[in-house]
Amino acid sequence: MATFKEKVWSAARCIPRGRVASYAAVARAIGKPCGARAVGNALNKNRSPKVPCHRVVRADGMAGGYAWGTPAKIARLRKEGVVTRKGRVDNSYFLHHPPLVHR
DNA sequence: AGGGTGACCCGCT
DNA sequence: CAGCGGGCCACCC
Repeated sequence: MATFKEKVWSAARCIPRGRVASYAAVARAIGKPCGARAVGNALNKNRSPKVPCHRVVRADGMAGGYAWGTPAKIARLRKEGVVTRKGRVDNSYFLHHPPLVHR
């Protein structure tokens, strides 16, 4: 049985290049609808480049935090083609229903 | 073992 | 439309 943070990382790995998902969406995807905050906590612990933590942003479109600095997060997103307007990620880039990890 | 903390969210002013 | 406040959850002292 995978731990909570492992599930979070797995879910994050499912987010394709050039798209993003909110912390809340990831929380829903792993069956913890109210665990958005915990999701951020878990991502913060991760330090593996295999996990695209930068693709997980806040529900309001703001970048949110990043272990290597929010500006770096935004820069990476931009490199992937994710356009931000007024400091917020366009709604059209969001994966509202992130792919579930298992099965 | 328990409380504090943080990469959040949403409803209400 | 922006700001605030209370709620929620796993993790680490």
